[in-house]
Amino acid sequence: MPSPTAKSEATRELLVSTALRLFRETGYEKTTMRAIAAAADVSTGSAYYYFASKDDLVHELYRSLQEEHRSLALPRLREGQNLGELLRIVLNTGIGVMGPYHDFGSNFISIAIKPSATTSPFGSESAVARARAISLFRQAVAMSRPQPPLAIRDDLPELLWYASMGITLFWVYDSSPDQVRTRRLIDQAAPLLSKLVILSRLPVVRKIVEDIVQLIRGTRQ
Amino acid sequence: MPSPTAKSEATRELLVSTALRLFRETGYEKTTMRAIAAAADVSTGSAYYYFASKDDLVHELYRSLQEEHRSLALPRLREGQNLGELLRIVLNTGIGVMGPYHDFGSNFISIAIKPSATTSPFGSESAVARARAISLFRQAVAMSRPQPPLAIRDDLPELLWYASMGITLFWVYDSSPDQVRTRRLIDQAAPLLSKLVILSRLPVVRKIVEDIVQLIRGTRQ
DNA sequence: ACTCCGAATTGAACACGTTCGAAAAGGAGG
DNA sequence: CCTCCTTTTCGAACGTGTTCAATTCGGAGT
Repeated sequence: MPSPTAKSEATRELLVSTALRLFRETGYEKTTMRAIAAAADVSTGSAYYYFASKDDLVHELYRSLQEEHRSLALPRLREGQNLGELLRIVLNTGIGVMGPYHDFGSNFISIAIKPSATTSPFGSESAVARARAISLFRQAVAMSRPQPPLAIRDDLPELLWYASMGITLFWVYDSSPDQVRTRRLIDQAAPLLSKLVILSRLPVVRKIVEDIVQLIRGTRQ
Repeated sequence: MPSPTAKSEATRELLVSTALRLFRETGYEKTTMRAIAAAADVSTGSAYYYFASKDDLVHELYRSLQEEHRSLALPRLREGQNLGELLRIVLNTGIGVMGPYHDFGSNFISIAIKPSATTSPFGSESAVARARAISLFRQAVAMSRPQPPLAIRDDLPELLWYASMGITLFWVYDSSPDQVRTRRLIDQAAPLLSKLVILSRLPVVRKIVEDIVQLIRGTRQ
């Protein structure tokens, strides 16, 4: 897309919406690039004019899910709730949004985790998207009463995001109906995480927590 | 492989060793099934007679690495060392073994994480391999002095394995020369984990740790 | 109206993973 | 040596993601 302007933007969006629909309806593997192009009434070559790869379209799904997660979760957060409750809401909303795509969650994760492309939530390329995801947790932390200890307040959102990645991984492997086991996990883990945060005030614990925070910061280069 | 016996076992092994060599030398994507078959002087069809898929050969690599890790790490463990030191050895040995394959670590992880096939370290299919990996940590825990608190001793190896998965993930994304940043991470994280274990003795902490252990046990169905 | 140039589109072609029907190899029993 | 069966091997063929040279489209400048 050399020029930023064009009404062929419509074609692009059509391709995205078509792809996401097919992903939802027929899964990842059955949704071939040819099928997407055909359903959008363009040639396969055209699809590749807008998207470098099939993974690129998955990346589009990733961003779309993230936006939906954000816009659904934010209004549900009430100022003054405790951190555990807020976490529960954020995490449950998250897996709710991903629900329709659970069938190919494996492929999703598998692609998302590749450090190669822009797709990876860890790679530097998608730092923006990641920061946006973390900011949702930052919002939850900011709203929570009582406030988490100052010592970790700044780093807590990122830590919580890591935790949410772990839960997402669990969700991917969760074959229970409607992923009910993941919901149970969230209901247990959310207050637990909250308790851990409170615990970090203890003098003995505090030192170690500071070490951990240092460690995490170190990993950011 | 309907019959367990045959000297065509040799063909199978030849294919494995050829595949691993090509993986090491030319990376994952450039190592095509045709190339493996050709290098082993068989047809592509024959390769598929022994291995259901290319991922299946990656699984073979996974098992091979695990065995090498085990046989290198075990002799390095000295009875009576503290847990932090033992962890450091196990983890560093692990990334040492994986080192030659770092270039396609991304593909490796990406494939390994798929819940579909036998490849996934989380899936039920590779429960055996996973148990074997965890047993290495169990060994380290058993050798460590002082002994970890009884309350968590049984679950600790699995927890440590999870931690090692996280470190492996970091390693995959580590583009520093010789993955030196991962080594630094391990040198810091190992004693930290050890301290966390000690901390779990504290009465206040203990309760939460028990909750966490319950949580983990719950995830095992 | 005409020219021109980049944006957009096309469908054929390529390499790859994988499948498959058929052929070869091997060996046990007569 | 022949027969019959299983194991093993083969290479052509299929469907897929992706690339590319060629073509069409659309609008800016004259």
